[in-house]
Amino acid sequence: MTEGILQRPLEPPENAVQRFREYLASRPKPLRFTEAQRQMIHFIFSRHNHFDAEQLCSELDRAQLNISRATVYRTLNKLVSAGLLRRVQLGNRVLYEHDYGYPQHEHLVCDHCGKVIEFEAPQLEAMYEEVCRQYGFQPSRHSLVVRGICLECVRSRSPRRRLDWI
Amino acid sequence: MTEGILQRPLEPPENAVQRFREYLASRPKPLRFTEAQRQMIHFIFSRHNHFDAEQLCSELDRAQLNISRATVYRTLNKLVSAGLLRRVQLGNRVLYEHDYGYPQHEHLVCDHCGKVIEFEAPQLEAMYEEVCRQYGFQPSRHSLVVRGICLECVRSRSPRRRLDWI
DNA sequence: ATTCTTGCAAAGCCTTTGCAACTGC
DNA sequence: GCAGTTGCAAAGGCTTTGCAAGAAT
Repeated sequence: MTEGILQRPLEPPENAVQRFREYLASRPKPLRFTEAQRQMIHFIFSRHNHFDAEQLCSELDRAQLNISRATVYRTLNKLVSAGLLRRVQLGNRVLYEHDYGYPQHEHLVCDHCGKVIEFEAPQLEAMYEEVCRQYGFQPSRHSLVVRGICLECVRSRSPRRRLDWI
Repeated sequence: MTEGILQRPLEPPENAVQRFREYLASRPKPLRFTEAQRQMIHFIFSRHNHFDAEQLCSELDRAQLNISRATVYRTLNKLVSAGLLRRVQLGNRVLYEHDYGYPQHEHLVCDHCGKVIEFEAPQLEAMYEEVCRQYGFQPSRHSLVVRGICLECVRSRSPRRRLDWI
């Protein structure tokens, strides 16, 4: 459903764990590293895909990792703050993707099947830089989402497929 | 809070009404045009700004137009289907903006005050066209959102300002 | 020991929906 | 008069939160 990988070597989960511990320790009031967090990071960083919170909950369940919904949500927020995950809004869905060790990229999103394709667009920043200068606007990040129909969905011409993914 | 206008003449509300009636009539099962809908269209198309559903509800209240929340939501959906409004996701907020008679444009969004600045980027489509071809992806629309801090917020350096707009 | 984290259930927020009364065509 | 629209309140998703019990430092 949601995939699409820029061909980069995966950061090993241990590196992500390490970085997360540094983040926790560096806080004004240091936070604690727990077993649930370690399991979540290992689970998330041993694959590279887009996922939403509910998906993650059920996959963790299936993997016999008993982590409550509340903890999943709380940990996801911390992972975003730590810079390990990025929260991306693709269509109407909020998805998470790797941030740590992963380059800036944009998204093609299929309105039929929800598939996500990543691509890099290095010229993009230059394109809006001028406008920002003009307005005295200090850009910090951007997101380009292109919606449409992916090859497979065009081919299988399935007009009765669920369109409410996005 | 949310503004930013590409300098174009405003379509008069009557045109929007007209177009909406055509949309309603053109449906397989024709829909009805009601007083509540007329009031909403006049209200929305006599200004050009970004707004969310809740904002619109309270402004309609303030204008003494008694339209229920349910009707506001239902009518907004129809206006989007009719191509009069566009639903845009800016940061974490879902906003509506004029679509009918308004050119494609991108957004700068201030993370401090929520201000929205519109700009045109005609080169953008060419930029992702090549990637789409590569993947056999048929693009239908796109959205480029640049987040950062606007001039006024940089100047007033108000680090205690609410950051949870977006 | 202290203080953060967890799990649960409850509450929040935004949006949709079922139903009876109403209204456009 | 039929069929779509409205208002109300209730229900739906998804996410956050209060609290008591448990765990990390």
